[in-house]
Amino acid sequence: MKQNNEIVNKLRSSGLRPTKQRIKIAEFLFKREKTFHFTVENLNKIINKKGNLEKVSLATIYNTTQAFKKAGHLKEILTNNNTSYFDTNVKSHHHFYDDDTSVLTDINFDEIEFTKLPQAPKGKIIKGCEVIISLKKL
Amino acid sequence: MKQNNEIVNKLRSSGLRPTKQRIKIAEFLFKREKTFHFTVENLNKIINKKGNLEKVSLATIYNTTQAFKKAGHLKEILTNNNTSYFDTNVKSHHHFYDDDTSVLTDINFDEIEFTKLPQAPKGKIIKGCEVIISLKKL
DNA sequence: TTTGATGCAAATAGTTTGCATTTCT
DNA sequence: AGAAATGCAAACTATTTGCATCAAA
Repeated sequence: MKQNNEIVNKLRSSGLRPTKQRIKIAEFLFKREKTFHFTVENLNKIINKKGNLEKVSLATIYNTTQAFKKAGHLKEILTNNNTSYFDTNVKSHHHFYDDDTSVLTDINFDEIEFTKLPQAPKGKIIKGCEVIISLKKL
Repeated sequence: MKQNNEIVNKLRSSGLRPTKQRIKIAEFLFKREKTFHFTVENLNKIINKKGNLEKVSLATIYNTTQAFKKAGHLKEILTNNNTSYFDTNVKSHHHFYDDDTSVLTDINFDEIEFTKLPQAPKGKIIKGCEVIISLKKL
């Protein structure tokens, strides 16, 4: 296990053993300034790109995204195609979804403001509130 | 083809041939007061329930929901599981999504109000704007 | 009679699972 | 050593497709 303290600590502090594969994926996902949207297939292609020694199996990529999601390091995005999209920006925010290209874009939290929201049904509390603005070409 | 004028006209006026199967599905979906949320699997089970003569093939149920969606008679709902949900309420409205049970509930359009929304990126127009409020148990 | 819709089965896409092996602690 | 993670392939679920048959215009 390579000693990449920032990443290793992030994993450890969320109860995830810092394995070679998780470190590799976490480095790719979290060492960036801009937020990143991806599907498992995207991530797999990038992590296992041609000429890359040390491949990571697809099952592990699925396991890892799920583990990162549960640990709160990734957010799953709602769409209407049957593929899971993830977002490295876990802060509360919203999205544009381009119906023509299936591309997601962030909308900053403060670019949308509500003046009225309904109450949660009894026995439930509101966990999150997400706006998706779907786009089509002009 | 049975002469059910209301349904037949609805199909015809949206360019859909009123076939036996489409009429059967449309009657089930659209002759109701309350809005209805479903997956293709749900719909298939109901349309082809045991003891039902005149089964409709699953492929046709897929084709028909797609056709109804394109014709604007159904709306596809955003979720984070890999199954398409449809809604017979095509008016602009929002949803509660219960993370524990995967159950969707309508939120009336006027129960949510925005004071601020972003502009569409250039070359695009806003097609829709949907709010999903996710719930968890208290 | 021609165009579009249906039905079946096979194909595909995304995801999950079982289990033997390997790695971390 | 013991617990957890990995990798592979097989299984599974949702959806799509090809194509022959059939129904609507």
